[in-house]
Amino acid sequence: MRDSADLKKAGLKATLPRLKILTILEGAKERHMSAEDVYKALLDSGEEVGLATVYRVLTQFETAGLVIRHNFEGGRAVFELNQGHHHDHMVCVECGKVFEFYDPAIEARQRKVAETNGFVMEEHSLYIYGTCDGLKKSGVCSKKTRSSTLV
Amino acid sequence: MRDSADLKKAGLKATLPRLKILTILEGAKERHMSAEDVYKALLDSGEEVGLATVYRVLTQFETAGLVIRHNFEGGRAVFELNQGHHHDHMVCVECGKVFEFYDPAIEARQRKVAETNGFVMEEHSLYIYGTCDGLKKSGVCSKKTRSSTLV
DNA sequence: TCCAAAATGAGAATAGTTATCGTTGGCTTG
DNA sequence: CAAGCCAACGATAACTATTCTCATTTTGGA
Ligand SMILES: [Mn+2]
Ligand SMILES: [Mn+2]
Ligand SMILES: [Zn+2]
Ligand SMILES: [Zn+2]
Repeated sequence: MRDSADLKKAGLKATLPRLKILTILEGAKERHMSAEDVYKALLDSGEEVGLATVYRVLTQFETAGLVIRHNFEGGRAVFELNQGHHHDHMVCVECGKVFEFYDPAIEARQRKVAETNGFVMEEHSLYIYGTCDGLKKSGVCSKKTRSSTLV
Repeated sequence: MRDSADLKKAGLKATLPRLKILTILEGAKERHMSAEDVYKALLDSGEEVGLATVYRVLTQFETAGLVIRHNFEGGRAVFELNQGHHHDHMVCVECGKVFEFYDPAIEARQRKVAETNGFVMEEHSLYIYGTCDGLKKSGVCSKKTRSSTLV
């Protein structure tokens, strides 16, 4: 549970909008949310926060290491709370659900490839696009929200 | 060398703009070009092609499998001719140079991860961000254009 | 050569995001 | 706890990348 102490620690004033956005990110059913998603969730919960503030704060949170930004194909960024452990993503192009995974072998090979080429890796993004098991089983992806599965 | 025959094969009329864009992509020093890059290259070589046409044609080429589109971080798409063999990318965040690599072990593990989760993979994107050896050696990335190195 | 259909190019429109700037409010000081 | 400074906010303008619209031009085939 994040609170104003986490914001202070990150060098950010504990303002109402920031706390509200943090609360949304923590309580969301979908872990990976666009700025628009966060904004709508705020509206739905009766909070008054400007869209510009949502964008501004999400970027500040990213800089502070509180959230991670992803650029899945489609041209809109999504954000998720930094859970402290890196993971990669599979995105269903049919229903949009996002699955998480971590593969030590892939991580190791990436470091190897970078090293071999004299490249100093800072970060990486690995996105697998395809269709989830809901599609395979029943012909349509289930709407049931199983947004995150860390294997 | 691509020509009108390749366009016909792809179900596209061999129009002048399409041929010119193909020529630019083939002759470019940088293999990975944004739509704007292609547009400017056309202007530089004295060709009159509208920016809208560049975007339209690049998308058509992508659909036809003639080019591959990448979404590196930064919010602008880049394109490269489809060379027939898949590869992934390392992008230097300092000088912007793009390096290519292919790692069978990573490819295999990706398929494994997808399969294990009942996910039918259609495509994937793996981008490694960091600084290239030019920076490490001399303090600055060399401007020498070594845009592609398939390891 | 002639024509219908497809493609082009100029510019308007759109989506996502960032910048501007006057107002508000968190937080330290006295 | 009042005062005041400065960071943060919110409305909206601006921006960037990309797509759409539509009148005009080309292409490829008859
Ligand atoms: Mn995630
Ligand atoms: Mn490439
Ligand atoms: Zn699905
Ligand atoms: Zn570099």
